[in-house]
Amino acid sequence: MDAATHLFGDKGYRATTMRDIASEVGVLAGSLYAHIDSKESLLLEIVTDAFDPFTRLADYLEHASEPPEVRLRTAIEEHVRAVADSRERTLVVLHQWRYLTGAQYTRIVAMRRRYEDAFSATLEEGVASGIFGPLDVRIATFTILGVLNWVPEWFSSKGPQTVDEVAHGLADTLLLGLLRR
Amino acid sequence: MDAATHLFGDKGYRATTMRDIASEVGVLAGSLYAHIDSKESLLLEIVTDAFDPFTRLADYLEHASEPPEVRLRTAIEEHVRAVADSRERTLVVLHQWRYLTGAQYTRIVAMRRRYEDAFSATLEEGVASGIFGPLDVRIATFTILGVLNWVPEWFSSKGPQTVDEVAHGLADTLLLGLLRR
DNA sequence: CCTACCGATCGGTAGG
DNA sequence: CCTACCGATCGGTAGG
Repeated sequence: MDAATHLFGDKGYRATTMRDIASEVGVLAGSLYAHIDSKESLLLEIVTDAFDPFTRLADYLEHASEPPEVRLRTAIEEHVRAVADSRERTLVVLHQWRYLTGAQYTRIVAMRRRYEDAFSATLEEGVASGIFGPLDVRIATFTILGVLNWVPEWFSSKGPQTVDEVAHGLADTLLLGLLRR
Repeated sequence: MDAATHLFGDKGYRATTMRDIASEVGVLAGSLYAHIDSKESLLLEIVTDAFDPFTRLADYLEHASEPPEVRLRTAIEEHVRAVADSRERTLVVLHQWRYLTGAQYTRIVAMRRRYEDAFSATLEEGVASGIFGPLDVRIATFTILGVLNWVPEWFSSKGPQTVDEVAHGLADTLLLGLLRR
């Protein structure tokens, strides 16, 4: 699982062969099939597991009692922490889920959609209460998701900023904007 | 080129076969090699062409005489228009360039880096002049790029908003923030 | 542009 | 977990 996560995230699902995975584990390709059913089932397991922290964040956005701006800031920061926890796992869940087929594909699409909707609902609430500026909720949702989904492409635990600095910095930039207040 | 752009953007470079491309063009796979040297040379040509509008935007950010907040807003809006002009071309340049090898890979990495640096330099200038709030330039740069690089994943010309509405909406959200001013 | 094909490599399996 | 292998498919080529 770890070897596959690393390779799928780094090279992509289609560019990773079972022989690549086996070589990283230290066995031959055929031996892997004593533990898994197929290459696709391996991808499914990784994507499903990797989605877990984000599903819990959607729950939080939908059910927590804090005001919308607090829930939004918390979710943004927690999302960053989840990415930092495993960059490669997040890269797989972001880009490789397309290679799932049939019902598994449909299920992941629904999970992604639900995550988006949790942000939209929170924004909607904050616009209604007047804490968020007049804004197009659809566009604002994709603004937030764009920022969050780009994090695994550039964040490194060896980078100049700590996870918390990045989490706060991104939340601040999104909530306050680039122009001076 | 068009068929390959569509397929590379949609399914990914590694999941697209020369037979897929040939079938969309209406010939057999072998016939393509009268026009191209290799699958990778096809990817290189698409990625290089697709980078062109963004290289011109980097030039603009670096050399235009307008104040930084105007250059930033213009670049954001023009970037959105370039994406809208061809979603699939942008998807290829965003995700498939990794499958280039050797000097071609290195060249694309440099072009991406230069685009990032143009935004960073503009932000730096605006922070120095006081028009942008106190912010971490590195984090703010990735905030902007994250928003822009997510656009091809969700924008559709058949969506509820026009290109201009999206371009203005994203620029507003980034510059002014989500919280009411 | 097609016919006919190539060597390599793929995901996966049978049997031990 | 390895040996030994499979059918399918890949990018690409020679010759017409």
